[in-house]
Amino acid sequence: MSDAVASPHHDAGRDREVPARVVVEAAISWFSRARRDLPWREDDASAWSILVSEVMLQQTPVVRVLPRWQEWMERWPTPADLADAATADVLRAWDRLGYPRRALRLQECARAIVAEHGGEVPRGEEALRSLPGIGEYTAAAVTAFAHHGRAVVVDTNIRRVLARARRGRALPDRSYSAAERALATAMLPADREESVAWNQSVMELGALVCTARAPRCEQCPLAEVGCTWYAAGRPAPEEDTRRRQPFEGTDRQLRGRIMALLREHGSAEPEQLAALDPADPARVVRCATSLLSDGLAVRDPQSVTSAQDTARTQDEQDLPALRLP
DNA sequence: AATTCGGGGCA
DNA sequence: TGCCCAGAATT
Repeated sequence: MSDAVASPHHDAGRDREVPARVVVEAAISWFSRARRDLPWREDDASAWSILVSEVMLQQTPVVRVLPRWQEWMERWPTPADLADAATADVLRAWDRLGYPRRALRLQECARAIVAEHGGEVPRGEEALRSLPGIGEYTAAAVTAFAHHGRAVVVDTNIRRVLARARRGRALPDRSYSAAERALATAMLPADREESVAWNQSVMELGALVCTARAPRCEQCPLAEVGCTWYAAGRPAPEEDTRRRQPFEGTDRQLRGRIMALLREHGSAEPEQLAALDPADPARVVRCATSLLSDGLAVRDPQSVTSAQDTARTQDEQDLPALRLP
């Protein structure tokens, strides 16, 4: 950087910062021709169907959500439909989207909407936030995309785009920070309709172009217009010493295997459960207990293996037979 | 602020 | 194999 003037009273970098308006307009223009046709973006998509898509999309890629969402909306098109469903059917329909507690909460959400909001998805982020499984992001997303309201939507895509375009960083902060929220708030257009378009556009930009790995800067509408990170030569991220949680051999994986058993057969005997990890029976007990605690499984009183069966090993006696709730 | 909570596909 | 994905709830 060769700044002509560098004084304590003159921040050259800030002076050359591209106005937010320019970035907003470039993103919206790009979106109008590059947007994906996703079913929950159709004009006739209900607020409930959009809410369902947002919950399914929490930590789950679009391509994997698509088929599940289609089936789900055909089967349970309204909150009342899902509220009346058997929870076991809900968990089976969730299939392998992951984090099955989301399915449980989505049904709780449907029941709350029926009980407290007359079966209609409520308006307002505060009311949405009070629903099970709806956090800061989803409340804002439903407000913007279902109700076409002005809301500060910040997901992993938007965090990354703003980090690069406006902060000159390769990656967002490790956890959603006050600085990121302030930046997103400052970027949000005052006009309601434009704010909706911006939210959609910047999110899509992060998903399709400004990706986490191998960003496609050559086709980015912000590159030449004023992306701080691009202008700085795309500096590499700072060394991340954080170690991500492994998956192989974790409770998460074993819980997933137990849920897969329950989805397929409806129930599981202690022997079946123990066989999932013969080397560590205590882990199986721990995971079965946590699934019971989460309400993802219940004890199966119809089990053919009763608790007083003396043929069972000690570990198996600590394991209840499980079935879907 | 840090952890826990699935699962699959791709570099 | 490591990393990432339209986060929420709990501590």
